[in-house]
Amino acid sequence: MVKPGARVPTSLDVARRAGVSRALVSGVLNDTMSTMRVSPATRQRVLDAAAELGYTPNPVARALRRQRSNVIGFLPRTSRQTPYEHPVPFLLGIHIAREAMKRGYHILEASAAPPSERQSGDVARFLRERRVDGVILDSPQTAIEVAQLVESGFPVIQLIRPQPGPPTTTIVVDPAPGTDAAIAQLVARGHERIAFIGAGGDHPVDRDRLACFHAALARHDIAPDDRLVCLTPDYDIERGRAQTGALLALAQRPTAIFAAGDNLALGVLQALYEAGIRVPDAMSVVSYDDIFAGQLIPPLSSVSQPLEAVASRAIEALITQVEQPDGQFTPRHIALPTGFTARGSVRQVPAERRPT
Amino acid sequence: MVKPGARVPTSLDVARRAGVSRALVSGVLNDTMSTMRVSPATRQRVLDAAAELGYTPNPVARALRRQRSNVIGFLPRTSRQTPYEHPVPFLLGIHIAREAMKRGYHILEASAAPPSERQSGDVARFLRERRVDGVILDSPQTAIEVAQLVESGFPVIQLIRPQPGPPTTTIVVDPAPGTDAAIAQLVARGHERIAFIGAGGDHPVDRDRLACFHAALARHDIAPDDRLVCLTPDYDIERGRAQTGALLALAQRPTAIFAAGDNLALGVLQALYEAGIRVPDAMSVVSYDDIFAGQLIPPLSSVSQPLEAVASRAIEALITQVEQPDGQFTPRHIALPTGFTARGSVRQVPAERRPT
DNA sequence: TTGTAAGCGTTATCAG
DNA sequence: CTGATAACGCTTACAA
Repeated sequence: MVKPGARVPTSLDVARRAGVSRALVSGVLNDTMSTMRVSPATRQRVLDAAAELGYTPNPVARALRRQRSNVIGFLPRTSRQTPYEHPVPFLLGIHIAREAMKRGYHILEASAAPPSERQSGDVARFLRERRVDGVILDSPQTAIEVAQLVESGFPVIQLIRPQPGPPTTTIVVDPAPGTDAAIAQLVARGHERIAFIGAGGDHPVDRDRLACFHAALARHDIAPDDRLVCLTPDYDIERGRAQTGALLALAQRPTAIFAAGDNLALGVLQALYEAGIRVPDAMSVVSYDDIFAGQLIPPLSSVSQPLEAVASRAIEALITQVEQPDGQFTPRHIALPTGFTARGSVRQVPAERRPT
Repeated sequence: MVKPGARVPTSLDVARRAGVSRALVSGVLNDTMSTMRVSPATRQRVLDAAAELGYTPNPVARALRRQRSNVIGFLPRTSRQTPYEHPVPFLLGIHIAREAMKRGYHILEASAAPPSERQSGDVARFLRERRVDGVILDSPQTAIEVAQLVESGFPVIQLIRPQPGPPTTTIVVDPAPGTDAAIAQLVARGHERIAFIGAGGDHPVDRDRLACFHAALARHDIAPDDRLVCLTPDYDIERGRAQTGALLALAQRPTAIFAAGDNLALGVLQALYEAGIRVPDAMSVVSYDDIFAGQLIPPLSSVSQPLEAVASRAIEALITQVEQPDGQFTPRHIALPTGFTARGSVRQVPAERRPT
């Protein structure tokens, strides 16, 4: 407990109290005296003095001396203003902050920059001005912005939807395992007419979800049916509603809907509600993301993305690169598997509705 | 654009290029030369040199010299892990970060600390170790934690649900204006049996919402009816559902429900859906918070809290206090008014259902 | 095994 | 009006 107005102790205070020099204090506390070893007695005296004074090294002075701020820039996929529209990047940001903290780093979100500063190239300037040690990019929009950061000398990690050009470490999620499990459960319960609602963006990640869906179906000898595939421009609630409406208008309705995002799934549920179609009795639903799928009514079976693992690998990779003495590093490309959590939103297809 | 490996320019580089001393550079760039004025020509030369080199002062060195980190600690009401359960504190956090950034400060969220560090008193240590300049507390749980921070010498601001003891500036929201407007609209459309679902916590803020509700009714000569008042332990979806069930079981149902939080209102909507009661045709609903009320189906009329204003006043007050040369300051107590946004969730009471 | 000294980049003070 | 100088607190090479 520090008294009001009490000066916070410095390494000099500790040194004096322990009867040693400041250098010793630094060496003991960082446990990194390469060329010199300290006698156990002295060592203990320093430790005690530091504890008694409640000394902690001033991170600002340390940063200045080490030429490392211990701050990591993070550029989210979308502004933090829209947590409800884009829950995945939002949650990813939370995990990144936690993982960084665990390792003694802090996160500076570049999206917190005032809009006036958000033009292309300004992000690099913003981060350079603040002397961040490295940058994590979630699904950068263009290769140019990535290249700008790399050329500025920052260690850079790309997540989820990397740009292929710039030579950076990338961490992505493999949709296959979770999707396979989801389809396996659906098929095991008699579903064959399974609709897909997903985003049709040009990025491989979006196409991949559909490709995995088709691959999983193929594994069970189910032929793809284009009428059951709905591609939307984005993963939002409204698109989920609209596409579900289209599916319900079909002559032969699906018995299950696979929504490639929790928000889409929420829209699906709303549309089904309004049409008086009960879930899972009259329609099974599976979502992708598993952010709030478990809190919906009914709780949805969902393909889960390993966001925490993505965050932890990202931080780990970046710190390794930052703390590399020379600029040495080789880009790594890591893919982490999805999982699947079964809940109550998939039911056996009633016999009379099974296709002949 | 900085070349890879290029050293980032320092004030010495600028000084050399402009043919002046480092002190001049500092003085010109900070535009704060009290005792000395600079000739326009020299001034311009410095500015030009800085611009040409792309010089920006190193914030780390500046922080060390000024003994001010330009980092503000923020202790949210709830962990950022739960944006969906507690949207208000979450959004408040976003606004705080933006407002801080506008003024050249950064936010360090103490909740990002690993759980191992979250015991009482550890928050103060956490913030002291990082040398934050001041602390903003959203609805602190106990007076003790506030006192600990104040006694540690931090400038402290309390938001929303301040603890009355410690002498800090506080910023709260006055529920009256928005609640009055909401009730006025309900009454104008013929509602008299208006139910209230809210939290019954011991904090004045929670009691205040109910008090304002009753005061607003009284203004229209409507007597309070205890059977229509539901107090729950927390503002969550499930409570909203449950309480609505209880209201629907009443012999004489209300014609409108005032839910003292968006999450409660969401639960109300779910319960009404399941009971087959259409909104607004058979039941009017008004929420409090207006975070996602406008995105629900149907969009709800809602009492809005001025979160952005709270954030901006908080940052302003804190920075004023931080930048005060001597420890001088007088605690201020600011109350900001709620507003009301009318949407389509309130309808005229059908004649046959009006009480006689 | 320990102490000394230099320097990280900035800014404030104080002579010139 | 301008320029040298010291100090912020820490770390690290090097000397003792």
